[in-house]
Amino acid sequence: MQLSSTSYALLGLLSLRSWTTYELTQQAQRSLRYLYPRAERHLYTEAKRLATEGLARSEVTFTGKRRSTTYAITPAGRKALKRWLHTQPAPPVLEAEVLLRSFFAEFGDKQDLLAALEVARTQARDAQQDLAVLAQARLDGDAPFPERTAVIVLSMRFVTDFHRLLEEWAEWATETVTAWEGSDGSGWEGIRAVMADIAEGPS
Amino acid sequence: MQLSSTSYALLGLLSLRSWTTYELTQQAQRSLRYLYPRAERHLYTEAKRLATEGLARSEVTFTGKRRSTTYAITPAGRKALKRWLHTQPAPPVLEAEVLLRSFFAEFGDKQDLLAALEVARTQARDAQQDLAVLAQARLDGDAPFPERTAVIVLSMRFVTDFHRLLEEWAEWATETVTAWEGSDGSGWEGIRAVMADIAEGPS
DNA sequence: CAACCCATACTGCACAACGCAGTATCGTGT
DNA sequence: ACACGATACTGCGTTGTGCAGTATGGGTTG
Repeated sequence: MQLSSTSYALLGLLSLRSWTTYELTQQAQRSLRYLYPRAERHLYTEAKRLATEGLARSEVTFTGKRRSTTYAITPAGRKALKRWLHTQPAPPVLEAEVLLRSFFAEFGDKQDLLAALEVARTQARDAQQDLAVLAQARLDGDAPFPERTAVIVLSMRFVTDFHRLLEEWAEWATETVTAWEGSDGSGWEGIRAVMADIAEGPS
Repeated sequence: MQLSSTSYALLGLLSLRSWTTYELTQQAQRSLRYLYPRAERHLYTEAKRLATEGLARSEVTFTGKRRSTTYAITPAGRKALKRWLHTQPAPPVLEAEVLLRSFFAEFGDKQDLLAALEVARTQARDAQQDLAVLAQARLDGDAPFPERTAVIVLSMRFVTDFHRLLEEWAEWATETVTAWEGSDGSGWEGIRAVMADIAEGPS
């Protein structure tokens, strides 16, 4: 049976330590949200599968009457993760409603587009704020797995820059759209210049 | 019945002109791939739904014995799109296997990570190349809907910068990881500096 | 000390979306 | 005459989401 990348994300977390499914979902939310988001619901299902595949052992415990399942990785699980890390990554997927709305902006009002850009800017700032809190905790030594800092900094760098880019883009787009006033053909030079820059391709 | 953002993406394309489902999938592939990717299969299903909801009219034609369905937007469809453009955009979704692999790099070999980064860099360059071709066609006046250039440049700017960022990040990460040689604590200053930068948050 | 609320710990269900394989026809070039 | 790529889909199994529902545990507050 074929595993998905989500399975390997869970195996990665289980490589760090054992977790209850609930903890696993919290942790995925905290640390993987910005680079590989998955719904809580799905992780419950996926964790079960790791167990049936023998890549994790599950153990049911009780707090009074309340059941909870703890998962621990098996040697087979570690091997599977290692094999996966040896394969090639799928291309990144970006899905941005704000870009879709920009793309079809002409079919709505200018105000709608400006409002959407403002929301996107706020979303980008909020994300940066979240990431800043995580980074600060790590600097303060308050984060779990402090020895992982050198590894974690790689993905943190990218996702932070991604949200900075979004914010800057939203600001630029807002200015550009605001300047659209009047269809007098002014601003055409600016548009051509941007297109020309894109048309240059990778250096 | 509730429509998804995918429905509105199709309504957007149908606002431009009528298309057969096949053309619709080609066009989505060409122009929406980098900002709102959807599988061909799904678009066939989704287009049918627009018709049953009265947002598009479908017309079956024949080329000899081969059937094909052409969709045209209805006034109700235009209204629905406009209403959607008036609502707030969902936050962007980023899903990057290469970041997941970076995040769990310690459980594989350093070589695996460097190989993944190299793949990511190539993917990013290929995307830039694709986008450059599209932009050049527009500059040359070879692109359909030349009047849409001012709108299209908004999303093109972002996706291009996104892939440039990915490429630059992959290069930076490669250097960083290469310098990991020996766990002598050197390079710690660099890591702290990056974390401190992230911890500053939005300006 | 009861009432309340939030955290913990899940499950069921409907639906969205993907990926792959399969089917068939049309048009063009060799 | 045949091959091959473009056109034009459909079926099916699986992945993944979102929301609602169902409990219990533990801590705070009136």
